Amino acid sequence: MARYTVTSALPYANGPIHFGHVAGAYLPADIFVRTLRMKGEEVLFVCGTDEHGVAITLRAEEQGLAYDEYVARWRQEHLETFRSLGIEFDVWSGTSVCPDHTATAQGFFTELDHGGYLIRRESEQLYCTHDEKFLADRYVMGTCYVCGHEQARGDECPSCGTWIQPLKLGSPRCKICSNEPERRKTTHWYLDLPKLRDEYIGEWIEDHQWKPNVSAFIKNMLADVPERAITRDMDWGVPLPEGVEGREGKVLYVWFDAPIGYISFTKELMARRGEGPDAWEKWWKGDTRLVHFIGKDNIPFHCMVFPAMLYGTHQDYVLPWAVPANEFYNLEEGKFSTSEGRTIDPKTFFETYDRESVRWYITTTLPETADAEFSLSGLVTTHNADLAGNIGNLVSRVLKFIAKNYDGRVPDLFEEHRAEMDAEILEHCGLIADPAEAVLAFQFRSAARIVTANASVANLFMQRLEPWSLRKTDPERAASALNTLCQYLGWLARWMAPFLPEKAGQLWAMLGMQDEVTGRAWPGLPQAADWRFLEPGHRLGTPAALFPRLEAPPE
RNA sequence: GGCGGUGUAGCUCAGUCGGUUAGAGCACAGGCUUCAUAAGCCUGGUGUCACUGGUUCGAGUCCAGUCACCGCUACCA
Repeated sequence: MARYTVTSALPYANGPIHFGHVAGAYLPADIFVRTLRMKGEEVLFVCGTDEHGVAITLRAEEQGLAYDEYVARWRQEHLETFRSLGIEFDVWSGTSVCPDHTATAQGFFTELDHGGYLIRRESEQLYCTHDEKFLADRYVMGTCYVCGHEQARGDECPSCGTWIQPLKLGSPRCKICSNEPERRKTTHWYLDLPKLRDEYIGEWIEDHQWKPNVSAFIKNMLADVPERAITRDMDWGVPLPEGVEGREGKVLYVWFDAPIGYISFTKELMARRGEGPDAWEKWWKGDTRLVHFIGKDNIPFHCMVFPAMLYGTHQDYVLPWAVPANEFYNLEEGKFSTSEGRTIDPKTFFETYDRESVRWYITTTLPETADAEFSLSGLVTTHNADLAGNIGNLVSRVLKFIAKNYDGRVPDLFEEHRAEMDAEILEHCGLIADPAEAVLAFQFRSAARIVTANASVANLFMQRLEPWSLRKTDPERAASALNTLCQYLGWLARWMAPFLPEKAGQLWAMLGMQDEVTGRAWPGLPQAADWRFLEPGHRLGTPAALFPRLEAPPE
């Protein structure tokens, strides 16, 4: 038994979730968690929205909404998207509403400060007297000092690609009101990442086993670690702790407070469960395995910055045990992009396509080692090949045959056939593997292939035994063969459960089982000695097409 | 500009420590079967492993360079 705290990257409450996000951080995490649960491990699955930051305030203002209303809308919409995919977190919260978040985030600030990891520094920034705020780079426009382009943004010139320092822009303007901003001095706190690296985190990163795609990325990063500002001049966010000099008008920078949400959401859940004020600690301290599911854009934060924060508090937090970062998932030759409208809206999408098919297709194409691609035609062919042709048809051919000829009851197993039937299906019809082993190694594509390969074993068994012929020539052998197939379908349903929870449940019910398949223990590999669990004569459910075939998509 | 990734069969992709005739699924073709969802089973691959050069007994794999595509890039001077 081990204990796992599993997190999925907090989605930013500023736009819809698309399949790229789902493939990167949410679906694999859900499969991982479901597998661990069936294996009897203690698991907590944490997620919620990241709700602070200037991008949110500006979008909210554009739409004439209060900040809290605006983020609440996305918080709800994201949750519905996840539900529509069968992705189920233990806790779903948001950084602006979680009752424990402010204190937890402020605690990090205070503890890091006590540890000597914060640097206080004064700098000059552009301040808009009209809007009464300091302007983020992206909200300053002006003339590029390199090429003279007049519409240069405060972070980058769209004409020549130069990185812009906003203080150097010619005739700067505020993007909101077009007035000219003035220079003002302001004080910010910086996280001393070089110190944290040299003290411990650098060594920890070097020694840690990372996925290959993660490893390449962070090794280079270590050489040139910056001090990072962790505060900003604005009012939407976590205020600095009481008693900090110069805290007025400043909040924690959104990247700093967001990952702390994993911890504050844990606290919120434990409080809701009434488990006492320290119950959250077992998920963040001691021998818990912390697993962060993220897209590759989040690697620096989750492999270096957040671990450095956890360490720097000296509160005995565990550091990540694994960060199975995925690459990017593209939609038919172009990035999933909200701004360009290249997006599939899950709400309408699921009116046409079954969510389980989508889960399956995404799993079989996850960007585990390299960027990967989602296509409608791929979804349809994968559905028809793996789910309809292989698994669904297997269930159908076995259960309909039994419904028609055996009164819908598990046929008898004749003892003289037992050893032969066991050997035939468990050894001679192909290799049976345990998909959980691949899941625990974060190889989800491979795990899905194992499930279909295991189903193929039963298709081959049926082909070789030909119960439709045996029924006339040797009815007892036919019964034994079909009994064997029923047992095997029971294993298949459990193997399917983490990937296809709903369909696995339907198959489970077709086998006449009354309980939830997801509540069953993980089956592992069937052993001839004791793998048969259905009694002869057991009443089966009503067979139906688990995965109806799909027509090819238009064009 | 910096950093990272990708380039392998018609398509989507595997390929661990460099090691025999480079693999899988899909698609396609032929055959078998008829319980089943036009499903199942069997058989079928002469790929410049992007290009050039190098290291090596041996390179898809390691090194250098070139080309193409993609991603990230901090309010840090």
